[in-house]
Amino acid sequence: MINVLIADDHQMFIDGIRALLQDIPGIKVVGEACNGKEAIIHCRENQVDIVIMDVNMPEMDGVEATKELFKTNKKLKVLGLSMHRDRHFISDMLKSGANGYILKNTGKKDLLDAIYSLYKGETYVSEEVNKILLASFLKDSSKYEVKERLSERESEVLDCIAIGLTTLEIGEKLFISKNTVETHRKNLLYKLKAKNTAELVNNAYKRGLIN
Amino acid sequence: MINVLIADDHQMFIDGIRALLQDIPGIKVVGEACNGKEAIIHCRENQVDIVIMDVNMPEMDGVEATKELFKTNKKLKVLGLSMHRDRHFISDMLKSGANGYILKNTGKKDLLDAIYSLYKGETYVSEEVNKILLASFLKDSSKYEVKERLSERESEVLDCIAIGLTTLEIGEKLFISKNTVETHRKNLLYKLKAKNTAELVNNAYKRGLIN
DNA sequence: AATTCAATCCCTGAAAACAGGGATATTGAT
DNA sequence: ATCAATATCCCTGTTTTCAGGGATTGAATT
Repeated sequence: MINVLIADDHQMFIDGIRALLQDIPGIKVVGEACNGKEAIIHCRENQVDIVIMDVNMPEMDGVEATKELFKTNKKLKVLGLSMHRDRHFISDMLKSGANGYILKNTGKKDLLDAIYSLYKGETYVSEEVNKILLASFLKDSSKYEVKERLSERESEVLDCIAIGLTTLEIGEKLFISKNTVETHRKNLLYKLKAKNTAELVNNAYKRGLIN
Repeated sequence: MINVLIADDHQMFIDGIRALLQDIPGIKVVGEACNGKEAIIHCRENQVDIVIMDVNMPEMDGVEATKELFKTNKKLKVLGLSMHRDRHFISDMLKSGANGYILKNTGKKDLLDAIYSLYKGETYVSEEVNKILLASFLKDSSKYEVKERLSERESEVLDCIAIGLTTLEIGEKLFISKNTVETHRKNLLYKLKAKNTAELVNNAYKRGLIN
């Protein structure tokens, strides 16, 4: 019996996957979580083999939760899951130790294939995910793939930029000089490879850095 | 027997809802669609009572599809559905004729309640949706709720802004003067109530105007 | 002990965006 | 026929962003 935990912030999605797996012999949904923290607590207290982990969640996202989970439980398998086909989700998740990755726009079959593969100890990524990863390799290799994660402060500044505050206003709000905000803005543009604030917000959304 | 069509661009979500409704006596999932156009075609060719319609879809979104559906079939019921709790999705959808609305982060129970209510000819919005609508009423009433839909050209300009193009670059790309682009940008800022491009992109995302 | 990272602060000049006017042509609806 | 909406174009002056340097501090890691 494969014990599965579903971690996603959309209850209806959880209910759906639950119903879908319900009829599959050999698989049992032993719990659910609506954010990363809940998932970790659940995995500590119960016997879980595979976590189906959404990347974008409030409180603690899938990437952080996965890192945390592997610190204590090496045998656990994590299947990454996201809506958007952005390569950063995928690579972040796999780098954090996830054993597989599928997109929400793939169907039931891929999900089951992934679960069985992971349980056997294999790595599984769906065909589409494979294409995305391959394309990303061919394009710019790994030399630019380091500066990605934002610091606490940078995230705050990013949020302020997104709601339309100017550099000066952000400084006032966060009690720092506008020059400091400028520096953070500069680093954000660099890290998210954006030419200006508009693209910055756009890229932030695509990578799930906002909401 | 209630004949249900599911329209969502995420196959896994469709599969999940399908599995969830499968066990419910009196409800039958008679088809699925991954965008608005497919949904319309399906409703023409088959007997459908209720369409579970995601708001954000490629090709043709839920709002347009709903309008189109009611032109030919008055008896049809449409249940709007979205991830984000933005009031614009909800009001746009209900104005287009949708008979109900629920969020994806509500569970199985709300979905079933909604389906049964709609089938009886009632309108259904989940408790959370109700709160959002109420709060929106209390805040600014309907006086600002007119200038919302973007023109074809404005959408094009918006997309260009989001990918980081400057006014001049957009003008060159669309073969129009930079002054014209300025005007469109101005109108976009007004329509989306944004103070600058960063907030513009942010609001556009929240209202599903991008992707 | 040395190093890296995050956070803070500072400056200048060029480029872009924003606010605010104003104007014309076309189309589709009333 | 008139009106509203859309798309097009133009100008000026101010504000903000962006690119490009620079620097210091403290905390955590090696």
